[in-house]
Amino acid sequence: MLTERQLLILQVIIDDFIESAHPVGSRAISKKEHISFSAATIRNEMADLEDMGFLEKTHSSSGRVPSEKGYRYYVDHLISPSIMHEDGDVIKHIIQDNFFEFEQIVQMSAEVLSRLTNYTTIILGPEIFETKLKQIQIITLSSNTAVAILVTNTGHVEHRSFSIPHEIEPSDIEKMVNIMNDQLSGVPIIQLAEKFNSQIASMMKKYVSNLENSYHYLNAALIQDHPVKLYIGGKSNMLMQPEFNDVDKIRSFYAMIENEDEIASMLKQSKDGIKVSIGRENNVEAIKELSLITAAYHLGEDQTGTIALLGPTRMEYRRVISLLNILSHEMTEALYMWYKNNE
Amino acid sequence: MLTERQLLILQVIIDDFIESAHPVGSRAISKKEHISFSAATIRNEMADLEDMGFLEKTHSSSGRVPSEKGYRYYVDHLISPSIMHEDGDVIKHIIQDNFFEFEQIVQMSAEVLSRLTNYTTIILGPEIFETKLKQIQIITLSSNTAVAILVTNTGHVEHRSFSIPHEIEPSDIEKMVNIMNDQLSGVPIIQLAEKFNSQIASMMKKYVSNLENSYHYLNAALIQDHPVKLYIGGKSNMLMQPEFNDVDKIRSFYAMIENEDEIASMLKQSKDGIKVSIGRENNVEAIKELSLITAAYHLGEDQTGTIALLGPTRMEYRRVISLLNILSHEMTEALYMWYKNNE
DNA sequence: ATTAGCACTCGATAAGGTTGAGTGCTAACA
DNA sequence: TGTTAGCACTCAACCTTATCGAGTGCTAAT
Repeated sequence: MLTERQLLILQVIIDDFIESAHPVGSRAISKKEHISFSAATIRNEMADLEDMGFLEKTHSSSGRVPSEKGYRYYVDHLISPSIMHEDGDVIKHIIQDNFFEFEQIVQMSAEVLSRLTNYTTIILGPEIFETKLKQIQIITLSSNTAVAILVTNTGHVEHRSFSIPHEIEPSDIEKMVNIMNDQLSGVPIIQLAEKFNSQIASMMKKYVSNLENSYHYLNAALIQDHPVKLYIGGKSNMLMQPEFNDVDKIRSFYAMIENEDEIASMLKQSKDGIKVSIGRENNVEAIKELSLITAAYHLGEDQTGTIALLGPTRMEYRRVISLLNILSHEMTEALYMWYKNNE
Repeated sequence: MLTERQLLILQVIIDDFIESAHPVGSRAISKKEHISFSAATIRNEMADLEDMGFLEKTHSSSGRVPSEKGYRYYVDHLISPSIMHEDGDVIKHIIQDNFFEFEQIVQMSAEVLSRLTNYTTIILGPEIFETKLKQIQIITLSSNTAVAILVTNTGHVEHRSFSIPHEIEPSDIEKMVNIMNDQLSGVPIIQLAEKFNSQIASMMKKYVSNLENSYHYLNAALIQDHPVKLYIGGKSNMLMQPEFNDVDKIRSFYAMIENEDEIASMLKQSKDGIKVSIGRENNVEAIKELSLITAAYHLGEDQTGTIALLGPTRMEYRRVISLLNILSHEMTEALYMWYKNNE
C-alpha cells in the first residue's frame, strides 16, 4: 500500500510529466510549493515507487517517467473529476445550435473536442440495431438513370445512383417504391435485407413484370453495406505532440487511423460510462503507445454510440475525462429529447 | 541552344534523379549503357547545363540535381507522351464499373490514381454553373423535425435536417414543396437563391400562413452554402516520399492539404488540357517544393472539373501525365454519354 | 574536342571530450 | 528510525575533430 507521501509524489510526477513531456527529477519536485521534504527523501520514495512499478526511468540516470501502471493508478485513484466550466459551455452551445441535425451534432462535436484537447477525436455513430427506415424515394433523373434515397428515423440519408434496365417501366418503379414504403417503413435497418428478401420480393412479383433485374439493382443500391459511420477529427493534432517527432511514428499513426475497420472494432468494446485504455491495455499493436478514452452516448433506449479520444499515453486525463463526461451526457440528453419528439 | 549531347545528359540526369532521389554524378552517368563518352566530358557538359540554369548542386562537390527550369524543359521537350497500357486498363475498369454514379466515379478515381502513383490526388467536382435542381423533397420525421433533400440532375444529393416551427402545419409544408418543385425544378443550382428570393417567396405568402420562419429554415437548409466538393485521396502517400522525412515538412503539408479553400482556388485556375506547375511556378507558398499537375474533365458542354496530382517536384512526370490524360479523357467520355442519356 | 589525372570540397559517419541533470549510496543528524 | 547533506557515478546531449568517399573543377596530354 502506498503512503500519503508516495501518493503525493506520484501525483506530482505524473502531473508534471503530462505537462512537460520531460522526465521529472527529484530536485525539481522538491522545489514545488507544497513539497516540504528534501530531494534525497524524494529520491528514496521514487526508488520505491519504481520498485512497485509505478515509475520508470528512460536511462539509468534520468528522471522518472510514469509507467502504464502509474497512469492506471493515477486515473483510478488520483484524479478527482473536476468540471471545466469553459469547456462545458462550449460543448453545450455546439449541441444546442445543432440540435436538429443528428449528424451535424456528431460532426461538430468531433471537431470541437479535437480543438479543445489537441488530440484526435473518433466518434462512432450509433449502432443501427434500432434505427428504422422512415422512407424510400426513387427519383428518376432520365429514362435510364435514377437515384434511390433512403431516410431513417434519425434523419440519416443514404443515396445511391443506379441505372434503370430497359425492361422496367416508370410505373413499375412507382409500384415498387410504394410496396417498399408500405412494407418496410418502420423496419429496423439491420433487418432490411432479410425483410426485403423474404416478404417484398414475392409481393413484387405479382405487380412488377421482369423483376429479376430491378430486384438486383435495388438490393445493391439500398440494402447492402451500411457501414458504421465513423467521424474522425483532428488527425493532424497528433503531429503537434512531442512524442511524434519521429517520421516512422507518424507513418504508423496515419496507417492506423486510416484503417477504419480496426478503429471501429476497437471502439465497439466500450460499454457504459467512461473507459480508459492506457498503452498496451488496448491489446492493439498499432496503438500500444497511445491511450484511448471512450465514452458511450445513448440514442433512445437501446442504441449506443461511442465517443473516443486518442492521444499519447501522456494525456491530460483529468481534463479529457471531464470533457467526455460532459459531452456524452449532453449528447445523450439532446438525443433523448429528440427521440421522444420523434415517437 | 542545347546540343544533342546536352539534351541526352539532361534527360539521363533527370530520369535518374526522379527514380533515385539522389544527386547524380558524372561517373554514374558515364557507366550507363547508351553513354559513350567519359566522365570528364560529362562533367564539362554538366557545368554548362548548370550555367544555363538547368541543373543545380546541393553543395559544392555534390552531384547534380535538376532545377525547376530543368524540370520545366524536361516536361516541355524531353518526354514523349507514352501510354501505359496497364494503367489505362485499370482506369477504364473503374469508370465502367461505376458508370452510373457520378460521385462514385470521382471517388474511386481519386483513390486509384493515388494507389497507382503514390502521390496525392485531388479532384474538384464540376463547377455548378450548369447543374440543375431536379427535385426537392421534405420528409417529416416527427411532428417537429424533418429532413429536406435536394437532388440535382447529376444525381448529387444534399440533405439537411431542420426543426419545424410550431406554427407550421404539415399541409403547409406540402404546399411549399409543391410550389418549389413547380418553380425551381430545372433551375441551375447557382441561381437557386436568387430565384427563391425573387419569385417563390411572394408566391408562398399567398398559400402559406406564417411564412417568416419556414422561409428562414428552408433557406438555411437548402439554398445556402453548396461549397465546391473536393475529393482528396492518398494524403498519406506523401509520407512515403523521401523528401518528407522531416517532421516540419509533414506538418506543413498536412496544414496545407486541410485548407480546402486554398486548394480549390489553386485548382480552379486550370483551363483545358494538362497543366504542369513545378515548384514555385505555383505562386503558392505552401507548395513551393511540390509539383501540381492538373487536367480538366468535362461534363456536358460547359461544366468542367479538375483532376490533380500533387507530388514532390521530383515527380514521375511522364507516367503521371499519361495517366491524367487517360483519366480525364475517360471521365469526359463517360460523363458525356451519361449526360446525353439524361437530356 | 576529348580524356586522364589530380588536388580539392564537403556531407556523412564515427570517435573522443565536456557538460549538466539526474541518480544511488553512505554517513551524519534529529 | 526517518530525514537529509554530500559525493561519486551515469548517461544523454552536444560539440569538436578525424576519416572516408563520392563528387567536382582544372590542367595538361592525346
